Amino acid sequence: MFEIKQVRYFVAVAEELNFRRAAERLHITQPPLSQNIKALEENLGVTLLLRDTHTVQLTRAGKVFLEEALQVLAAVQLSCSLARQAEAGEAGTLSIGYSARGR
Amino acid sequence: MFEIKQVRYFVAVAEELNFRRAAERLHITQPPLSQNIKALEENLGVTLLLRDTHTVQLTRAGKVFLEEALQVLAAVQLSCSLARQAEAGEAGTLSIGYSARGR
DNA sequence: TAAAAATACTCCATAGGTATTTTAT
DNA sequence: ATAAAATACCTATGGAGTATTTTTA
Repeated sequence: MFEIKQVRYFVAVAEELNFRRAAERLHITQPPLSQNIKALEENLGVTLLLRDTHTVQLTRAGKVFLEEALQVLAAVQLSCSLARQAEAGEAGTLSIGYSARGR
Repeated sequence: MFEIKQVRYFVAVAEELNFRRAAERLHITQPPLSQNIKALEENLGVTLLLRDTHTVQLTRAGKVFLEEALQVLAAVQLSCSLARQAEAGEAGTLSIGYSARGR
């Protein structure tokens, strides 16, 4: 199974459509980024990006996966927030955020 | 940030309420499982489980996180399925599953 | 020939395993 | 004395980095 890190890496590339810039944004170098994207694609058994030395573009599956990837990251964020909130407000639900859900 | 692997590990422990059995179910040994749960808790800054040598129980935050963890895993699964479906049915949407969403 | 991604290679950090200790019943 | 989780320690794999190659525009 893929890892959350790879989902973040993919989102960066999908948004930048450029490995070098995406790597900068992620504060890593380009080779490990390429490797992670490749590993993600192999893991899924799906081609997400078409690399043509001077252009990177999303495949149809890549576009679909991008949407879902954002949902995964949102779910991860929500899980953190709610767990922290639950521990903090042990006494009861306070005046904070919630909702967040229901797509 | 935590990793999906750790979320799976946590779900196993939360469901078994026993590290050794959870480790077996995950096909790993108990020490790395303990380490991963500890790392997850440190990462979140939240205590998810109360260990009392003979009993493991979920804290309130742990219960909340368990629900969210299952949502994260579901989102991950969905992302895989939809990406594969998109690549397979390049031509159009076929006779397969979908729905899955809307909690 | 310039710019981008892929590949090769190296090194260190981390992950998991085995063995052991601690704790409580 | 038993059963469970934590800790210590070791090894091996994997991750990211640097350097280089490949490709095409």
